[in-house]
Amino acid sequence: MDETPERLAGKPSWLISQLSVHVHRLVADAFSAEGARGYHYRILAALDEFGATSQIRLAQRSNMDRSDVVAAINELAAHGFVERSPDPDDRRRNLVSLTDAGTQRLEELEKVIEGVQEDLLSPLPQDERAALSRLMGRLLAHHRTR
Amino acid sequence: MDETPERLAGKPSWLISQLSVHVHRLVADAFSAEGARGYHYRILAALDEFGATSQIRLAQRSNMDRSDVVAAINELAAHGFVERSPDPDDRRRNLVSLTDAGTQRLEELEKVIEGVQEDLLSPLPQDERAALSRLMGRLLAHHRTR
DNA sequence: CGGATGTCAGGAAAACTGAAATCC
DNA sequence: CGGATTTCAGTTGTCCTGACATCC
Repeated sequence: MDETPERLAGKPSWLISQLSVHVHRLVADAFSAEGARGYHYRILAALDEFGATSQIRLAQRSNMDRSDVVAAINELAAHGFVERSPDPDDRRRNLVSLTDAGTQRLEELEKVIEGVQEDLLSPLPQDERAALSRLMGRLLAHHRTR
Repeated sequence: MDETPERLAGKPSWLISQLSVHVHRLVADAFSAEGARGYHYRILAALDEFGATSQIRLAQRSNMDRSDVVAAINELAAHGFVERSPDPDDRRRNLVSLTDAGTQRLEELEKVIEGVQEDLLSPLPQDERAALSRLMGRLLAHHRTR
């Protein structure tokens, strides 16, 4: 396997984009082995964390496009993981809620994610994993609130 | 804008995948404003760092699929940024080399990347940027050499 | 022959755009 | 009316698979 170019290795943007290729591979493989996609996990996690809500709020919370939420909800609803019901307070909206089967599905997918995390972070000791999480969390918090 | 879920915030895999969404957006926007794609940058950077080589080695070095290298090289060659010539030692191979225009193009794209990096890392002070780079570099080094 | 290389066709998932329909 | 929400149709760039022809 080829080395990482020295001149590029010091550039965090390059590192992140290279790392994200690996992360994408690990996550996509793990999810597809479960018959799932990243969009499914993101929606289930957002529903579990924030509770039932409209699709547009769901899109914001899961960092997805509205139109992609539609398709993902269709797939999740076909498996009985979520339910779509009209919002009595605003008939433009659908209230999307997590079913018991959906909660169980989320637990499965979280195990998948934790497996990927373990594999990904295996070269780092615990304290450095925590440091990495903290730094990334700060970046994410900064760039999400805009 | 919505908050990051507490229960998920401590999971590095979730952080990385969320961060990579932002990184992907920043990089894709910046490149497309220059009429370029990530594949172009990766190939030019690999050529500049390692020198002229075959397409299959180029694929390994830029972490791409060899079939995607074909299309990207076609596009780069159409703009005169790279040249394809038959390898005299092995007629199966093409030797791909960087032209002067390609070197100049790479410099433009590196400025783009540095702008993205600056934007991305703006919430962190210098010492923490270095710490983040070091941690990610170790992860990348571990996962590339497999 | 097996194996490596380049090329082509195409699929899957993610991210996005534009427009229509419906309701506030 | 303008604006918000859902839905649909379609595009782009990335990553990947399978197949084929050519050459070592």
